Amino acid sequence: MPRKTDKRVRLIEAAKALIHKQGFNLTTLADIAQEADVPLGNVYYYFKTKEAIGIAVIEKRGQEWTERLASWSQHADPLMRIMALLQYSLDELDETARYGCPVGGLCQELGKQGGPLSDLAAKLLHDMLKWTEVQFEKLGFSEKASSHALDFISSIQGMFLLTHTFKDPKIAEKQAEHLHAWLEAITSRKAEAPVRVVEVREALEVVEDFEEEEAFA
Amino acid sequence: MPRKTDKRVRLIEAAKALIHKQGFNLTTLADIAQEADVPLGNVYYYFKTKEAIGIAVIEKRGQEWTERLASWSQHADPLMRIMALLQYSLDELDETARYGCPVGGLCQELGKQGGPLSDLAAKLLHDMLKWTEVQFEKLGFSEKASSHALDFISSIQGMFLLTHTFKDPKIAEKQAEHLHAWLEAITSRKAEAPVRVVEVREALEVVEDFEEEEAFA
DNA sequence: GTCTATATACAGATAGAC
DNA sequence: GTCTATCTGTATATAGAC
Repeated sequence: MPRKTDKRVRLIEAAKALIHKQGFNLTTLADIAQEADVPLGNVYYYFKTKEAIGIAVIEKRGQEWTERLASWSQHADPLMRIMALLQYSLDELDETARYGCPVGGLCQELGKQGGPLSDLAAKLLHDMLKWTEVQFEKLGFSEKASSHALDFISSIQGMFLLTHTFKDPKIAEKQAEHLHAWLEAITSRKAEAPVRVVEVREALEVVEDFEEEEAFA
Repeated sequence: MPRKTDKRVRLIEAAKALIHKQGFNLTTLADIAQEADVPLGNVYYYFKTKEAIGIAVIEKRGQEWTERLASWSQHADPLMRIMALLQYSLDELDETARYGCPVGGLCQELGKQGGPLSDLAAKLLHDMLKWTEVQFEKLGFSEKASSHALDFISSIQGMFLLTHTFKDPKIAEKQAEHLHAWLEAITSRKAEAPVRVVEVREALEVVEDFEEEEAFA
């Protein structure tokens, strides 16, 4: 049963998909209206400007990522949470090979332009980065947590760029394996390093608080 | 003394800079004409279409990279060659923080659109990747050469994306340090691995042939 | 080879009937 | 709330004088 805001939702979904496929600047309001099966003129009842649609799309992606991250935060082991993010990056590989990372694409295209769209896109990556950093902290890394998070997110983005450029899903699979091995290496190396295994256990317990704070709303 | 092709060169340089700053789709022919100080109508004497300018710009970048790679190939030590590429990625960091990697940006934006522009942009990254692969081979890596090259180029691209997204040159500096350490680690680890140091010497000699083939034209 | 004026197309955005 | 018709600006591209 179509509610009052049904068309608004359809427009956002259509815009989200088209912007991923074509980029923001190349996607026209006519494209979006057609894809959402809404007359062009009616679009302006829901969004004053094209930029307003862009904002809504990025915020929608932000909301989806918040939910995703909260969902993965339910894993007891922070390493499994990070692995879940890595695993997720391999879902729908054919689409990412064709059109690139939806988030990375927005950051790249809109980052040049400045304005609210640029800032909102950056926030998407920022939230991912911070979440990953928290997981590394819970794994017992203190000073190195932010560094590892940067390595991880940066590697995933590089992986997506090459996968997209060469239209080759195998590149992502290969790089994901490397990242997987890297994660295992730095976490098992921990046992031999100054950090105690006991501290890892403590970190895993702290996890409970985190989940209550940030799990599904 | 301005030659016949002077305006053509100016147009390509103007387009190259503007496309880096604004992206291809957002850059208008009027922008390019103004920046090159050429009347708009006159642009079409040198380029039939906007796409033709795009092709010329990407080919120009390709040519510059060919020269750069050939120049670095003059280092006797393949590791130094790769380090030179890494070092280069830190030149003009303020610009890359503002506008991202010129090559990565083209691959991202044009990769979605298909056509000759997409293919030419991909070739830029492809050439870098292959050159890097050759250097790793000369370092004595055989099966792992392509894997290491992928890791390296992918990491640099990820580094650029985050640097650009967060407008923070320090991110590139930090990631470049990691990459530097990684390069040192995998190459010094070689001494203990099955690969012989003798083989490295042999590899270094093969270098001579390579230089003759691919040095400055 | 050069440049002004303009054609053509289509984008974002609005007016106003229903 | 919905939709048709349209305005306005601007981008690519062309015509044709010089």
